[in-house]
Amino acid sequence: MPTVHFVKRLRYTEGVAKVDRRERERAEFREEVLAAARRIVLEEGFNALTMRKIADAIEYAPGTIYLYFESRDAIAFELCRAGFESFLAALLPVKAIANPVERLRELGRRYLRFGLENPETYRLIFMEDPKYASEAFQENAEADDSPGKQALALLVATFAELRERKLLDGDADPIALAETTWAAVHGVVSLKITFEHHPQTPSNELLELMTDTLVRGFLRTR
Amino acid sequence: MPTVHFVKRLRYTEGVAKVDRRERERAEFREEVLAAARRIVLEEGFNALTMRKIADAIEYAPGTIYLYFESRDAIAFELCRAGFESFLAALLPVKAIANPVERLRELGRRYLRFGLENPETYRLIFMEDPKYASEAFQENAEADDSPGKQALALLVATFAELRERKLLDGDADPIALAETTWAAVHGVVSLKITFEHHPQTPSNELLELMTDTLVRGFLRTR
DNA sequence: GTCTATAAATCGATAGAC
DNA sequence: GTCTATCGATTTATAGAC
Repeated sequence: MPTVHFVKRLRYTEGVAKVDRRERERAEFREEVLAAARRIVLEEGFNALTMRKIADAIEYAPGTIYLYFESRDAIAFELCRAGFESFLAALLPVKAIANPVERLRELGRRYLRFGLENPETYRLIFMEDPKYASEAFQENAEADDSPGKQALALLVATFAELRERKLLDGDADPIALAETTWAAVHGVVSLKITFEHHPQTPSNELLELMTDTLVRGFLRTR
Repeated sequence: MPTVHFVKRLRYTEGVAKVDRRERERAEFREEVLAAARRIVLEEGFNALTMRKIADAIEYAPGTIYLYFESRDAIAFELCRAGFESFLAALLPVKAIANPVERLRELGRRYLRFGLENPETYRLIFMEDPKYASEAFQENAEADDSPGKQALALLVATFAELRERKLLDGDADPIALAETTWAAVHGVVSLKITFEHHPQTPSNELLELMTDTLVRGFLRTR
């Protein structure tokens, strides 16, 4: 009886290990596909993302990808989902900054840096047809813990803190102020991603000028 | 001799009239194509713009369109060219406003209105792959009288005027200030076009808050 | 698990009948 | 000037051999 029990446990453990290895290899293949997909979107745009190009890039047959992803749409969705996650990860460190004004400035800088370093991801989640992005953003769900919503909440919380400390001029809604700031920084990033020669002002200079101007406009004291 | 001369003139006049009518009908057909193309871009996005869909919409055979447009690219380019023209036309009336600050505010309002009323055109010229747009914008040419460049010049001139009147705080470049403003308003418009539920603040409120904040930040006096 | 082969659809653009 | 018919290429996705 104890022996049988032992054998059973051993087999069970082996089974788990085997499943683990398979899932790991499966995850590795999926990551290879996604990495290739990101390169293609970066170099040729989203509508050039085809199963065949991915297959060529990872040196597999087109059909093989369908064993790991249900469809092209599923790959696009996963790019968005992972995109929002790394976007949030790029912004989160600002939580360590105590001064809300300085936190605001650093949020802008990190936002810009993420957009310029990951233009393909940025375009996918913030500029393209929101068919895939809005689902990954959980735009329609009431849950507010999606990475996208957490990133926005970071900005709203900073303005709420500014208001609590009576630093804001006027009585504007923190959400409206956060969305204004978001739109302003998004404008800088998205123009740079779309156009090669405009704006001609370097992005970081443009962002600093934007942030300085907004902060001067928002705050009670100059 | 005079008769011959008369006949010649008559024939010549007839010929011109006939050519005129043909060119008019040709222009009408082209406009029908472009109108259908705009509807398709609006409803299904730019990469859903196909010759077959246009042909279905105007109830002609696909091949017929090739008698009026060289290719699909030629249609896309013409959409951009006409887009920049109507964009400039939407902004030009602000020249009548003497007060540069008020002109700035009205520029923002007209920019926003154009974007929301012509989202397909706005997306095409300012958000999509600039393959067609940059040519229509004459981004690379030194000529500065393209509609797109004229629109940008309108904004730069306003900031130059503000600087001349010593109304600006600091010594920022009019071009940098203009590009900052452009980016800010573009952020409001493009976010609204891309997302359905974000920003949740109504566009016109968001724009007024943005403009108020920027103006407060730009100007020497509160 | 990966391959080859292919179905089924859709695309841009052209040829030729009328 | 418009049509039908079609070429040739490309796509997603699947079926079946190995």
